Amino acid sequence: MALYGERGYEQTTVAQIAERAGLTKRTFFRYFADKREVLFWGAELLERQMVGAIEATPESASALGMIGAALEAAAARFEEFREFAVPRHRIIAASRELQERELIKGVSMIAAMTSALRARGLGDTTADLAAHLCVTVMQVAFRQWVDDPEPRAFQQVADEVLAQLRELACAG
Amino acid sequence: MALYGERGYEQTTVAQIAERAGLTKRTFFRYFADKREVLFWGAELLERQMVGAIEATPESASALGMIGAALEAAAARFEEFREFAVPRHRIIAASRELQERELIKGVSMIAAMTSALRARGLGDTTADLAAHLCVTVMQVAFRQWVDDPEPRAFQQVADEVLAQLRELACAG
DNA sequence: CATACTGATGACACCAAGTGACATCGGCTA
DNA sequence: TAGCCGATGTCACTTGGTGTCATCAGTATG
Repeated sequence: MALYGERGYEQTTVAQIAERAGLTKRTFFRYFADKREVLFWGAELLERQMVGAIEATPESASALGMIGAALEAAAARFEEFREFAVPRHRIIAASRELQERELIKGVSMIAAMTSALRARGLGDTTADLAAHLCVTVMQVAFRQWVDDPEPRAFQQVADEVLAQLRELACAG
Repeated sequence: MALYGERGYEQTTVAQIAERAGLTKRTFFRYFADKREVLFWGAELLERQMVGAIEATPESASALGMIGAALEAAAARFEEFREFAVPRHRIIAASRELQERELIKGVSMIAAMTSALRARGLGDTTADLAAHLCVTVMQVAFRQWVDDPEPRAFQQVADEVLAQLRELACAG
């Protein structure tokens, strides 16, 4: 991440990364499937925590309640790694290739949450939509959270975004 | 697309594509930024049509109304190219790399629609969310439409998905 | 008609991302 | 001590992608 920050993602070569780490290019590719993957280490963890939050929700919870629980889990993780998440986000935002990778991590999360939501009794389409909504709120809120000049709690931003989404969808 | 269909995306080399087209690898890369881009020719057109549909909407339209108009435009285009869209979708679904490219086209659409929606007076966050919602409905409906054993109108599928989304978001 | 210009293509060399195959080396166990 | 095993290095190779220059056809201009 240091190198990506210094020279930009596209300008840094895997050989340079390997060198700074005291390793070989070949070894790098044994740990990471490709050049981008370095920046997405903890991604499955976030996914698992959000899924876990859905599963841990009380029986009586509504679809929106489960989404809220998943967002709380995400908030906890983002706050925990705030100092790490912000520069990482800047690097990703500067490279189309990295954005692509981030997006596909998003669909992986959607798939995982969809299946968790179905297991909780939601219909196929409803589960899919709920998972999409959750990720949408997370992404929109995340961008606002990162760009916000004075720091706010992610949870609060996400709550506001979710409220606006409901207002939008329920109008008319 | 023929070659991608025959041997799969990863297995076909740009040299082979160029050869079948009677051209050179170099010439291929003068027309397409990279190997994936061949499959995403008309993408900006769909984007422009959806944006245009938003702009062409009556002054009195609600946010949901504008989303609906954009989805109608998408429906028209999908129906027009149904025979083309389905095998193309299968190819993309089989390759992670191609899915990544498709996803980033989606965020491009979101950005364009967001700005169109803001121009129509929506607030920043609301516009962003509405654009996200529109693309979500489009994607979910598209997958159902493609996978549906007996063919239905895309418009109908999209309407149902949108209705379910509203039901989901407005509950409680 | 000759010349010069231009846009599209080919030819070629080159870099960087990955991958496969094999060698090496260190620690651990029988 | 001998043998095994997992992690790493070495090297060669394929492929995506780019920069540079040559070529060539068509066209405008004198």
